Amino acid sequence: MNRSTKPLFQPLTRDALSQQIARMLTDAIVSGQLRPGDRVAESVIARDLGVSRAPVREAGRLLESAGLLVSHANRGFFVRTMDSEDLDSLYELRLCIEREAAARVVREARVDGIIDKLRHQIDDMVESSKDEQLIFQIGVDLQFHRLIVESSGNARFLGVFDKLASEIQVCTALIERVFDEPGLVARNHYLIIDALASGDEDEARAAMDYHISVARETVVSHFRTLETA
Amino acid sequence: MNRSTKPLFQPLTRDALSQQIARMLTDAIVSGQLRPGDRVAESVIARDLGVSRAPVREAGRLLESAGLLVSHANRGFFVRTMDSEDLDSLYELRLCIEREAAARVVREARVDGIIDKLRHQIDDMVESSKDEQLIFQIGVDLQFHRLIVESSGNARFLGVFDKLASEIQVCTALIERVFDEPGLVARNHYLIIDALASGDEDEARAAMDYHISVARETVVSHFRTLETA
DNA sequence: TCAAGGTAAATTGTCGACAGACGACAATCG
DNA sequence: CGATTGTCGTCTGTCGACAATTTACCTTGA
Repeated sequence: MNRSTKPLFQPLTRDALSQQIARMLTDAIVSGQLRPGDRVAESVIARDLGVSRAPVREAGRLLESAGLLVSHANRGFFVRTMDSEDLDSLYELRLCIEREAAARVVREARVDGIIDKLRHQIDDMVESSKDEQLIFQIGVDLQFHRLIVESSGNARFLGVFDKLASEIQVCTALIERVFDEPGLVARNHYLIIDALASGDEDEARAAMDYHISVARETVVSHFRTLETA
Repeated sequence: MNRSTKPLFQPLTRDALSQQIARMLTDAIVSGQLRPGDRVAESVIARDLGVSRAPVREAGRLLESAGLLVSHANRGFFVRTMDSEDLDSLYELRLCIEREAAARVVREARVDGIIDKLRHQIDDMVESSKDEQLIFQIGVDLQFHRLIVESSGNARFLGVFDKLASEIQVCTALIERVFDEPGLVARNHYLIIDALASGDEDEARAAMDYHISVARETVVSHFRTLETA
């Protein structure tokens, strides 16, 4: 059987339904069709999609644990709202995770395999910076960071990161303009790559720390002005 | 109306069922009645409890996102298994969180309110160290740490901590003996309190770092010997 | 004896239905 | 006119039932 060497077919997973619905809802939230605070009634969704409420309900619980929805007893799901304080604590957590992840990548000598990939990501980033769609830019940016966290080898870091990343994407759905000159953020990422390549654990930590602290400052203060308005 | 000044009744929450079941399952897992790898069939649980499968299913999903159960498509829930590597990554994450939490407690000047509470916790700890039940000792220990994380003021830190704490409790259900001389761990916690009271951010960080690193080393190595056996 | 295949039992995924809870609006009373 | 109470529609929490899938057991054949 050649199947043992390379799987010809993916095992077609027939669980789906609830996961399909979860993906669909996620897209709707991230794309802004569903805005923070909006009600997500399982009966309504079920009617629209032509399925029963059970899988919708499960999808809701899934997105609740992902932090995209919140549920009130006997009142159902609502798209999660965030204020600048939430966002700040989010970035503080992200800081902890990614700082150590970067250090771990260096410490465990996992650098060699990923430097090239990271450079590719930046190319994508520069490319997408010409795009109007902010959501794509954020996506590519998060992809870059995710690769580092994934390469750290700590599965739990990745789990937390993914959860934070989805929440960050939701926030960006609320922001219309790009913060910086196109391509600037992309170029800044080279500093991280250099730090990783240096082989110095502390340097990697410091680079990541700086990078995310700047982002934190930018995003949170921007969000705060949105609130007062 | 006197009601406006002081509420006469607590709002009685009638949500329950699925949450009740979740608590029940959690207890069963933490107490060791359900062991890692065991199957948790929703139909069986539902029959035993005399309820339909729906709330059991939800409880399962709840505990899945809490990290106590895992689910395979069309095969249901199983109590999560952990190897020493999982445990190590868990403690590494815990290290990141609590280190910063301790620093934050100092930085935000939240020390005053909690020092006394922390001392009380230690009294409880010394008390429980006479107890045979390891699970109680771990519980009180986690309570101490939780208080610090909670006082940090970063809600997300607390969220991650609670998730980790429940997983740690599951692991301890597999360990029979106490690591150290009774009361030693309790006394070690005074070092953390002193560091917090010192008002020096870095000192708090270092104390917490040391404390958890020791625990990490102890628990992981102990778990590793269990595996090879 | 053991591997392969087939059938039956058990379990999950999904559905439609019903009772209770909640929110909004109309009705009532001061 | 304002506040409280009653009513109604909608939605959630829960249930029992059915179809699809997995698991366990048993048969069969070499």
